[in-house]
Amino acid sequence: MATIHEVAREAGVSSATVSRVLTGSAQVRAETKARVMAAVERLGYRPNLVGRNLRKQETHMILVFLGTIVNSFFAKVIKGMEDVAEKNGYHILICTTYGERERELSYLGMLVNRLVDGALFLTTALTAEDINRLGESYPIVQCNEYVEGARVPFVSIDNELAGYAATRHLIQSGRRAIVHMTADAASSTSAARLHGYRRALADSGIPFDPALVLTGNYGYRNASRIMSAFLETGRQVDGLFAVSDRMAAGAAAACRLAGRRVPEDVAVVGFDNVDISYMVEPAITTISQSQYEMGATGMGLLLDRIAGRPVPQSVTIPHKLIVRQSAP
Amino acid sequence: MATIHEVAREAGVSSATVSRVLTGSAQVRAETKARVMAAVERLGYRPNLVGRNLRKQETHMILVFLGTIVNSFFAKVIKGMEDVAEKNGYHILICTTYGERERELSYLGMLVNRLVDGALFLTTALTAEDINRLGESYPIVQCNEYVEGARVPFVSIDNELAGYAATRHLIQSGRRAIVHMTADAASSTSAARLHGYRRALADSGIPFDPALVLTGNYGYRNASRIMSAFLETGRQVDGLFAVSDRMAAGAAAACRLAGRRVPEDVAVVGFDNVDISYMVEPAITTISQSQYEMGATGMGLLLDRIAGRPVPQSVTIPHKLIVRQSAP
DNA sequence: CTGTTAGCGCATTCAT
DNA sequence: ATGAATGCGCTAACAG
Repeated sequence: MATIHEVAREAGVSSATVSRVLTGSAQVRAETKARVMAAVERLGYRPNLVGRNLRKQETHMILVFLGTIVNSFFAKVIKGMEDVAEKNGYHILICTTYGERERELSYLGMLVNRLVDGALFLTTALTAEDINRLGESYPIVQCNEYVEGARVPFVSIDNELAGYAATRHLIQSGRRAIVHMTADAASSTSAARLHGYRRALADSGIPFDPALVLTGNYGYRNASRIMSAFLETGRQVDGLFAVSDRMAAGAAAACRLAGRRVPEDVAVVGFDNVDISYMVEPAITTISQSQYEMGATGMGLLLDRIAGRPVPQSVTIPHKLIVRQSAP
Repeated sequence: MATIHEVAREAGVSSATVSRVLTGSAQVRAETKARVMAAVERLGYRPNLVGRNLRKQETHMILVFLGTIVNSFFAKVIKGMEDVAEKNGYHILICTTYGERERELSYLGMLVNRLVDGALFLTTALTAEDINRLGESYPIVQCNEYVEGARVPFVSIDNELAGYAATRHLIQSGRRAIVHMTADAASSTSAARLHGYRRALADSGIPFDPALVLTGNYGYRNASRIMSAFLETGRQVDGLFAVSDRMAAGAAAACRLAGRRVPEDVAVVGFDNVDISYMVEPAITTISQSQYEMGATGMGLLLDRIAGRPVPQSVTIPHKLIVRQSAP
């Protein structure tokens, strides 16, 4: 592998001149430049970015923390991140953490060890303390989820309002006994959606019944099992709002299995508008977020932070209700 | 940020000694080691891996090329890769290429520029020529998909045999007019499955009808549209084998929309055993691959190659038929 | 416009 | 067992 010095020798110039030609960091006479380029070509030279990174004390790489690839919700978020990163000469590096704090800390070593210039959290098992400690020394931004008490910028939709809208939609179609399927109490998004659910009930004079709040883990099968168990208790239910489309789909399947028609007997609203929401029968009414925009905005905040530009504490992006057959 | 020299000064030793303690590359007196560790602790020292990488001419990072995160099939493959990588002190870096050759070439710069030690392709838009040129200079392994004519190691299931098994299953339940939904003719997996389909037909004396081979793009909606169009032609069909579960689900939905019962009128077999295969109604009979094993094996091959150990040209891993309601 | 010099942070000779 | 010196490949500061 050729080095910059070999190119310099081949072109009859100094390595500094080669560097100037390649980075465009200074004016070089056209004729010299041509000689250098010819030498680069002849030797098939490619700069060693590790050397450059060491010298410049930056890597132009961004670490993205993802819980798991299974969730297609994040695909578009990441696309948004990538596009913005790319446009600014950065590459992203996705790491999957499976919700394990240890794994996250291991990958964070890359930040601490200067292998990446910043980190973007989509989900995290870190505590606010962890994040604040790191956030003081390194550029960090949270996307979608957000850890209570963490003082690093974040971008998300207004989950409380979205939860309100979802519940309100059910109420307006005449539902009164509305089950809420939530997940992980530590999740900021779930917590906010639950608040929205409660506020919508309150606004319509429907008393809140804790027994109607079912807690699962975002998964299809899990939701299905939980809903079946709930139905067996014989409790009243004519509506359901779940914090994920997978849960909504699982719960709807459980309803049908128990002989309840969807949406006639139980109307179902999900969240995220992922592909399964229209692949199941009936298609799921859901809340759509602009995932691309969320990712793009998050990356924008991070790059601003890296460049030392001022960054807002949080950015809220829009969402909307998508009405399908499961809750017309 | 403390450097190794500051630690050395703090501990009253040379930087070489600090390096020895930290890397364990040579014996150091216990007492000296303790002094160094104490200094590391006091200063909160973390080695700059960029410096180390430059010095050692390796980064212990592996680039994984993924078409898109949307496909949950790859989630477990990647988990397998990660576990093996981690066990050997490597990190993986996932990049999404969206099937764009330009994007791939851009990311391959990281390989050429020594930012990563090797690359693992899950899908690629590169030509065999591209791959062979790179494969001569850099460690590359293909996983799942494989480019015809590429002389780099690859790991996959026996797709021809799997296609045969899927089709055979339909034939054994009495189906004779079996549609095959395939995708991307350039895909090695699709091509092999088509071969398996044809061989199964031949073995049962069913003539091959090119009109029964429908080409889509792996997607649900696309498959649904294609199948609807096919049904409108009024052609006979009592079985369907698709190269992805999403296509199978989409085609099944189209059948029901057209008043055909699944599996009574049309039995459906998919491929990959991804989550949607059991989330739709009826659940899809499919071919299951050990994705984890595929990823783990692929990473194993790559690390062997990097370490200069001998590597087989290809590894075939097992698959099996999962029978569900769509084709009992 | 170009060359010389220096140093990013580290691991590895070669001495001792 | 330890220190001094060297260089991985590159860019930036300073001369000229």
